[in-house]
Amino acid sequence: MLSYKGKEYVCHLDWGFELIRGKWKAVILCHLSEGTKRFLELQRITGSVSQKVLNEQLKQLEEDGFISKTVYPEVPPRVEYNLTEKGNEIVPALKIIENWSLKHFSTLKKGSE
Amino acid sequence: MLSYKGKEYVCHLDWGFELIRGKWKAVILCHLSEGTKRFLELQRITGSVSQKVLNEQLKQLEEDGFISKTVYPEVPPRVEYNLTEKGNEIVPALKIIENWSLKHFSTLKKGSE
DNA sequence: CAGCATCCCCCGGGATACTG
DNA sequence: CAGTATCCCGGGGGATGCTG
Repeated sequence: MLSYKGKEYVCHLDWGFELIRGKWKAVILCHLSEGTKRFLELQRITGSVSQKVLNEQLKQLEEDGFISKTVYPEVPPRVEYNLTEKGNEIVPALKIIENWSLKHFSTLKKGSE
Repeated sequence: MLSYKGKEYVCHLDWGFELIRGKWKAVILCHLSEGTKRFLELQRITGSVSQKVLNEQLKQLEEDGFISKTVYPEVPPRVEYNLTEKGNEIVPALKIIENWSLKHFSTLKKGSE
């Protein structure tokens, strides 16, 4: 049994998975693995999620050490997001899921109609 | 843009990740990768989740082709769950996350206190 | 032992509007 | 352009009790 930020987890997988379970986190991480992205770019990628939601997801990813944030003191403001080393280490898992999806989407889609 | 079961997804990863985003799905899949498990065993593993919740997760995993269910017409009843081939293909991703967690838990835990 | 049926609560996620 | 502050809703997730 593990505890983290006041919550309990039955095993390490339970805990680690929780960190990236947010609706947009996997997608964000995956796209950041291709390089730096600005806030607005991420918003486009996620299909126009509201700023509030996107910021929540980004803040949590930052807190949990997956990404880093750079603020440039310019006008208009510019903010860039990058994967950290820790964040980068989890990308392979997402790539596997992505490939799995590419492979099985059409089959599952048909079966569900 | 993909659609599945009446919902929209921005990319394949978004869709595939959604299938395993349930609170207990990753843990279930991971443990099934070690072999057949009965309902009660899974319940123990997940730290006594209610039957309702566990059943929901299992039913969804079954619908989405990750696991198969075998009911033995005995008394008392016996039900066994197994990974399917599709399910097995996604396990490596979970193992990566698990290893990531093992590696980084203590560090992150400290940073959060 | 497995799995329904109920009832319920919380909060993740979303929509909108306002600032620097 | 990025990031607050509100308000709000749905449903995922949980607790409990009854059956074959």
